[in-house]
Amino acid sequence: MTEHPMKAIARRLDARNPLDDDDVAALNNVRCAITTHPPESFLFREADRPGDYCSILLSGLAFRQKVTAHGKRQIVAVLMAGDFIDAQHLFLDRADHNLEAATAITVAEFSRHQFRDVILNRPRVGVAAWKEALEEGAIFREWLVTVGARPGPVRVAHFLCELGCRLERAGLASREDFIVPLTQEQIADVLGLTPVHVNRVLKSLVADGLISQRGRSIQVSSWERLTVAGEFNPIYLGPSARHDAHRAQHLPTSTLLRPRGQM
Amino acid sequence: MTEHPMKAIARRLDARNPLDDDDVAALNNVRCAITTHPPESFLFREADRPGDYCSILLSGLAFRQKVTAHGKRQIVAVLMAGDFIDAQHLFLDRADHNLEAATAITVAEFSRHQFRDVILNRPRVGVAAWKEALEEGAIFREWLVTVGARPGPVRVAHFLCELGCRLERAGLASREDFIVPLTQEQIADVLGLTPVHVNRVLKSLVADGLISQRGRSIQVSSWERLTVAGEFNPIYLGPSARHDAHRAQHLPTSTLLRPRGQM
DNA sequence: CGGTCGATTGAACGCACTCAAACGAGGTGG
DNA sequence: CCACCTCGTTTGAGTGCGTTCAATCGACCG
Repeated sequence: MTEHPMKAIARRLDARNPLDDDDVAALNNVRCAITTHPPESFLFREADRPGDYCSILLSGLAFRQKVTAHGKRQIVAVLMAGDFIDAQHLFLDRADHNLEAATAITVAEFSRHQFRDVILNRPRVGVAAWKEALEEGAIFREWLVTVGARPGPVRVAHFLCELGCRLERAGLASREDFIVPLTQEQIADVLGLTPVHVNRVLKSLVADGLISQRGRSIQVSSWERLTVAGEFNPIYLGPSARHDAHRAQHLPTSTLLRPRGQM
Repeated sequence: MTEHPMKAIARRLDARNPLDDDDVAALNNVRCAITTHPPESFLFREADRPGDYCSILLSGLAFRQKVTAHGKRQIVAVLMAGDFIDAQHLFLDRADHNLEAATAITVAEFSRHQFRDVILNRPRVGVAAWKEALEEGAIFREWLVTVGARPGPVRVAHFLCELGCRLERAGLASREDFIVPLTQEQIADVLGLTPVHVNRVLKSLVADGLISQRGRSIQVSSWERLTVAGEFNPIYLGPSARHDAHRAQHLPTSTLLRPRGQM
C-alpha cells in the first residue's frame, strides 16, 4: 500500500493503450483514497445512485451479483486486483447490480468527475478505458455461452481456465497453480449450478487427473487437457498484455508505471 | 432510406446525451454508406479482424452468437433498429463472436477511424457512446441472470418483456403488440433451452392468458401479469428515453435530430 | 470443547432434454 | 392449379442431467 493508488490505474490503462507522461500526470492529479472492506460487504447495490467516486480493486476478490425475485443469486462477474469496479457509474447514474466483496478487499477510490474528465479529454486515456470496458463485455458474452450452452463439467473447467488465465495475466498467480477464494456455493452461483453439483464435478475433475486441490488452491495437472475439457479459447480475453518488448518503447521514461521490483 | 444515415447515429447518441450543432456537424462529416444483408448472413465472425467501418442497424433484426466446441449455439444479444452493431471494434481488433442477420437487414456503415476520432475528441459524443456501450453491458448482466438463475417459463416471459420494452423504446412497436422475427429455435438459443421446450412454454403462456400469438406476432394480454411472470424490472435498460419535455431544451435548433413526421 | 460454516456423500425427484412423428404454411416446379 | 418439398411449429413418450432434501464430515474459531 506504499504505492500511490493512482499508479495502479495508470499501469492498468497503460497496459491497454500506452500513455504518455502528460496522461500519467493528469491521472496523478485525480483526487483519490484507499478504503478497505470486509468479506461479504457490499460496495453498492442495485438501484443505488453511485457516489462521486470511481474505483479499482487493489487486492482481494469481489464479484458482481444480482438476485432474482425468487431469491436465486447469479454472480455475473468476478473481479481481481487491477479490475475496475464501477466504470459503469462514470456514465450511468443507477447501479443495475450488487457489488460484493468475496474476501477482504482494498480499493482505490478516485473522483468520478475528475477521472471522467481525463477519459473524455485525453484520447490515449480514453482509448485505454474503452478497451477496458469492451473487454469486460467480451467476458460477459463468453459467460453467457458457458451458462447457457455448456454442460456442468465443461462450465466448471472453463471457469477454472478463465480464472487461472486472468490471475496469471494480472501477475497474481500461475495459471497452473492458483487459489480460488470462492466457496463452492459462490462458484455454483457463477455457473448456474447447485453447490452440490459443483462439488461432484470438481471431484470428478480430480478423479480424472485434470486438477488437484489443496483447500481452495487448485493445481492444474495438464493445462492442455483442462482447456479441452473446458472448451477454453482465451481469444475473448483480448491479447495477452505480455508484450514487454513492444511496450517498452512506449513507456514514459519515468519509472512510474513499472510494477515494483520488475526490470 | 431517404434519410442521411448519419442522422440515425446522431439521433441515437443525442437520446443518450444531448449533442450540440457542432457535434452533429462533426458526425455528418463522417464518411458512410448503406448496405443490405439477407437473413442468415454473417456481418463478421469470431476471430475476424474487423474492417475499417463501424455500423448501426437501420432496419431488421440481428443477433450476436457464439458456437461451442460441442456445436451448441448461444445467442448473446439481439439487435434492433438503432442499435450499434460493432462498437467493440472501434477499440478492439478481434471479433469475439459472430454477428448474424435474423431477417433481411439494412445497415449504415461509417468510417471507423473517423467515428472514433469524433468520440475521442468531442466529449458530448463520447459520453453518449459510453452510455450506449455501458447499457449494453447491463443487458448482458441481466441475460446472465435469466439464463443462469431463472426457470424456463420465467426466461421466456422475461425475454418477451425485454423485447417488447426495447421495441417500444426504439419506436418500432408497442410493448403490448409486437412481432418477434425469430424462430423458436433461435429463441431457445437465446434462453439456453431447447426449441421443443420453448414451444411448450409459449403455449402455456397462451393457455394462462398472459399472451396470444398470431404467427410470430405477440399480443400481451396483461403487461402487468407478464412482468410478474418474467420477474421483469426494466431498471437495467436505463432510463426510458421518453423525456421529450426535458430533452427539447437540449435539442439543437436544427430539425436534424427529430424523427421525421414527429412534432 | 461446542458452534458454525463449508465440503462431501447418498438417495430420490423433476425440469428440461432427446427422439420421433405429425402437422401446417409458404414456395416452387410441373 | 395442384403436387410436392421444405422449414418451422406442435405434440407425445421416455430419458437423464442436475436438483432437492438430508445427513455426515472436517476445519477453523471463539
